[in-house]
Amino acid sequence: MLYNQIIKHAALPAAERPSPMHKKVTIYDIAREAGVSTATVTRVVSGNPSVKPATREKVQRVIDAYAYTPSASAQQLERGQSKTLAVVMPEISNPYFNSIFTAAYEEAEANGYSTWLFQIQENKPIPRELVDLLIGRSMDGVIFAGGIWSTARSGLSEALSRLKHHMPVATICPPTMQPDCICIHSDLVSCSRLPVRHLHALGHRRIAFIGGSMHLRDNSKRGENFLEELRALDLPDDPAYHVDSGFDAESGERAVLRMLSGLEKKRWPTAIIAFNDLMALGAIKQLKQMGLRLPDDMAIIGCDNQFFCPYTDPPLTSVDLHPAELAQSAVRELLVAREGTAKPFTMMREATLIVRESCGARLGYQKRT
Amino acid sequence: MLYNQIIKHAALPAAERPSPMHKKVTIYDIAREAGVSTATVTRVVSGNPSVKPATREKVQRVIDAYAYTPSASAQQLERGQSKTLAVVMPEISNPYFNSIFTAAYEEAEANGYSTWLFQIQENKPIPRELVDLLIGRSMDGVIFAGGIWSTARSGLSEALSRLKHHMPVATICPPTMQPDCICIHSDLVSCSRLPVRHLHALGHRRIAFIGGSMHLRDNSKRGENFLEELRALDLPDDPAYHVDSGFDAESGERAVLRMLSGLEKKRWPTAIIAFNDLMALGAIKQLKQMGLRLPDDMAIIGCDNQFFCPYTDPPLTSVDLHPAELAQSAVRELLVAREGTAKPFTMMREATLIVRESCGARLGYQKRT
DNA sequence: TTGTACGCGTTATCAG
DNA sequence: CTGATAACGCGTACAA
Repeated sequence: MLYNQIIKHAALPAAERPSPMHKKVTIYDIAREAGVSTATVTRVVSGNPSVKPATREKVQRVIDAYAYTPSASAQQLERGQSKTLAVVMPEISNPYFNSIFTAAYEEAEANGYSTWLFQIQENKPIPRELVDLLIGRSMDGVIFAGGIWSTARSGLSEALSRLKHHMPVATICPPTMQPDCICIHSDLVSCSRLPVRHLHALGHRRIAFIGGSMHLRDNSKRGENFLEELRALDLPDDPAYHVDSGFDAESGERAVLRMLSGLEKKRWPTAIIAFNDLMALGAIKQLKQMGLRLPDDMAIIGCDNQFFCPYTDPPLTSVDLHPAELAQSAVRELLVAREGTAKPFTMMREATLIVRESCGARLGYQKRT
Repeated sequence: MLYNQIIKHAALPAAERPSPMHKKVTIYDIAREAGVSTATVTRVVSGNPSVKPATREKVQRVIDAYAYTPSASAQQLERGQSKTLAVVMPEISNPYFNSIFTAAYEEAEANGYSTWLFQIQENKPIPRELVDLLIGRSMDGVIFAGGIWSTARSGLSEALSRLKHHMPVATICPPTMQPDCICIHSDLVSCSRLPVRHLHALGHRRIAFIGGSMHLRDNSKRGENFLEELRALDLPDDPAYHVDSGFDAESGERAVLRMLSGLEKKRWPTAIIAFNDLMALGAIKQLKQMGLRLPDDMAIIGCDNQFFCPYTDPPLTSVDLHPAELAQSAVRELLVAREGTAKPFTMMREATLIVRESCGARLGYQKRT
């Protein structure tokens, strides 16, 4: 167990034990101590100009002396808003979602709002307790990111509509139905088209796609778009070139192994598009292990343009979905929606292909057809 | 600009515009509608057994019909606690801090607490507004992670002591002074010792250290420990083998370039210890670019045991600081401290070396001395 | 320029 | 078993 390996010991002599939790100092304490009314204290705190300078100074002195901080709970109760935005998403440890959160946090902060993160499980219904929490803590807006529109999320529209009675809602995820909330997402068509066209232009004809999971709607959508793109270019859409699996590096390894070991060598694809960079990472490892040279024997493209892409060997070409921009827009729209009628709308951002060496493009490489 | 590349359009006909924000439904509404007192509603909500089943059911029906959710602000005001823990750290995008946060989040959730993340700048004073926020929102405890004890953090003890009047405080960071709060950290000695001894055992004699920054105290501490370890082993502690720099992959590239280009080839180290895995990532790239073979011409060890370590080429040996365990302990101790006198103490966790191929150990490689 | 008094939504105490 | 009612800490009319 953990504690076996930990050295733990008291750090202070008993005499220096920390002070007991103070009773909270309230606006009444300040008022009494400064010999004014609570209203005046409020005026001083909020910078109301109609306070005699002498009084102001006197009160301020007491405030400082007592290190008085107004209770946010009481303020919220009074004002009915919390100056806080909620961000709901799976796994903050996933770099894609991390970018979204970080950007939302920064944009909110720049506007004087706090951001509160709630993590939920992908592909499960929105927990009722979460909705209660968001409403109960009077969030001023909420952003859902990730597979929010997944068919597996039963009771989704109930949850959303309940939420919408209390705060503006934004989703960062391609909507399945006509959404009646702010709805921001990247263009999944360009996300598939870009890498396929790039590979095609480089001379590749047998292109495979690994990753994602049919259970999550916008993931399978990615797969569909990929197939459509192949057909549009008259390329073979062999089902053997489309391997479903998870989202992490290990899934990438397994997917490659499964796909290639099931195919005679002459039918092997010459290029692989991975659902995300993590999978590409695993794929690269597996491919090398199988003795393939990259990009000569196999080209590979990832997705998310993560920080490690320039550091794989070879550096990984990747699709950038611009998660930070999506999040920034979401926060802005939420803030606008707060004042005035919320107008539901959809916003779509094109993807961008970041070309590095994993397809040989930089090397002037051209696959012979 | 962003909006140029975005397609934005209204999604719904005017008639289906979302319902206006409802006036909040309160406990009074429920009481009135159910023909009982607010006290009874509270009893039903909190599951108080002393309610006649018939009454309970009647009230519950109204609650469901109105989708009533108690206001957390009001509850907090009444109870004086928020069932929320704050986590204060730099950059959630840094995987090390990410692990800490994620583990804290999970442990808190398992105990019925919410977790609220606040990001602050490394090496800057704790903002007064942050302290106000934590106190104002009546957090039930706070965890500081990262270079919290850095000398550059002016006003630190004032901030901490003010905080300690209101809630238990835990830090995940080696303390510089006698701390009077819960204080949990990894053992920076083992963190330096492990990789140095490992390399020494493999026959390496010229070992270099890259990364960190003298401005951040526990970073420079890492450097010092490294030097001490070298001396203990009678290895050369050439200052040229100790390059200060940043924390990211690019810094790793630069550090390697700077160090090696300043040294005649025969004085080159045979192994490099990087401040963290990110730097190791950059170092690997730079080393390869300079034509070195890894691990034959240069061994390398990182720190943090990040997810990508198994996927570098060669797989990266790394020191695991067990951030998740630290965070878990911090949350537990905080929760204990809440009920009863907070007893300040220090807890230290040994580091662990995760051996992969980047030093050749797995290959039975032994450097000739 | 300042003070009084009420409401915000809950819970808890105390009677009944 | 149930109902008044008093806090909780603050902001804000309304008065003075």
